[in-house]
Amino acid sequence: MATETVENYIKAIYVLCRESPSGEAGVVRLAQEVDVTKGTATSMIKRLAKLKLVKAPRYSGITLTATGKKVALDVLRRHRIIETFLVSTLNLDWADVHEEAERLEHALSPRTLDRLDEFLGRPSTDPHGDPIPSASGKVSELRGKALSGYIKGAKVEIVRILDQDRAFLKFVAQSGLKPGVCVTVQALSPEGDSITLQAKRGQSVTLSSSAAAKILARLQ
Amino acid sequence: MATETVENYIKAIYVLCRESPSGEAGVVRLAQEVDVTKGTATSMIKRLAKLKLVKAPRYSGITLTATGKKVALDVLRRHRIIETFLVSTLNLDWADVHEEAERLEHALSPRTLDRLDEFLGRPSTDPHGDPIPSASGKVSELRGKALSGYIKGAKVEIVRILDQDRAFLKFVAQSGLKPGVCVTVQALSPEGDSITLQAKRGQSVTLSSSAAAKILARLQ
DNA sequence: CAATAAAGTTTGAGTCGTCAAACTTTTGTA
DNA sequence: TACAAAAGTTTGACGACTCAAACTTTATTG
Repeated sequence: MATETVENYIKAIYVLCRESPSGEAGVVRLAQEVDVTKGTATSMIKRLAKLKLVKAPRYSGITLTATGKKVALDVLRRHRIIETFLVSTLNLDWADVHEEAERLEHALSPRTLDRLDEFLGRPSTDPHGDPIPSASGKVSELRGKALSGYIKGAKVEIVRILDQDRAFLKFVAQSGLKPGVCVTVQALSPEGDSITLQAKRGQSVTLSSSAAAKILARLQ
Repeated sequence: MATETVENYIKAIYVLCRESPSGEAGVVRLAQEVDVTKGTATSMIKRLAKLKLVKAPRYSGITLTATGKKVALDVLRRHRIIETFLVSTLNLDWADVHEEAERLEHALSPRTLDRLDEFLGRPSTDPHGDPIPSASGKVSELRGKALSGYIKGAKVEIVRILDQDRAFLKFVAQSGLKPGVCVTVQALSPEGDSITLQAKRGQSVTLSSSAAAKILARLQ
């Protein structure tokens, strides 16, 4: 069984691979993500390679093996189910639950996880719109494209926020852009590098396009 | 902040002190409880003493300091609230929740614990009848005396089971002797070293007196 | 009360996860 | 293309926690 630290590295590698165009993770970014020095990250990668969880040719990119991917999806499943519980049952703040789930995800037995999942009604996404992998290790990462990619006048539903940063999440919530909310693209300003949205209630919000790139939506 | 391992030692010392007549814990029993060798326990005790969590004169008994007691009650509070949640909300088996809570108790922030406590309706005891310390660190250990101490004909209510052993708990549950249940002492056999109880439903159960000593009850 | 069993301690070593700092390889660009 | 900056690796060391085995002190009891 993978230790807690190992699980954290694997999860971070999974996430980094997803967001990198090459599909590979780098040591420096990984070190940043798990909050250690790059030397530490390198030596851990060696251990992970020995455990057959990652492939990491010297001086080259890191990728997960099939086993590694399984571990990652398992951790992610636990993480997201816990986040859902914390928000929907215990009414904890949307923006605060990430760190909490980060600790709890390593302490839950498969049986308890399943009971929790059942209690929650087998949700398919967590409060941020991130899909919850199935117990057998499947995820549907699709659904939605970045808000910044829609044209003026488009009526869309927010489906996912691609960032766990507390400040960003607070801002998103404040602007009323949680998953499930419907908005209309009111204006696109390439010069201003921004996008303006109109919510049903009439109030409008302007986002930088880098922020809009982290919010996924789909046509209604 | 105390590490997970430290918390486990402190909790074990607290429990051992409670059940020992002298009010002190011994190294061998402690080692057994946290599942390490006695040498390891000794060196950990030294660390705990340096942290001012225990008093441990050489070749003598271990006791908790005021700070140590606070830590113990805090861990115990977390543990028992989690057990309550696992049983009453997730419907996990009474006998299985101890190990699970053992892991979860170290991963819960104060805020989340409080929300969980609120969600559960601020229970005063866990499913085994063990009292839940208050957030400020108070416990009422009293209520009830051992079943083996009652006389024939006494009508009593089971209030607490003093053992976390799975097999024993399974047996207790099977016999219908969970906290809250009312029974009548039907017979006491000093020769057979046993006690026979009659539940409301008419069925009767016979317990060894060592088993009966681990079940607390109070007069109705 | 002396012998021995039980309880407690010490020592030397190992694993896991970490750091700082020196070092090597790759990459981007002047 | 040469060379600095960035990315990656290695080294030596440390703290937390553990073990096995030798050792010392305390308790028991014939």
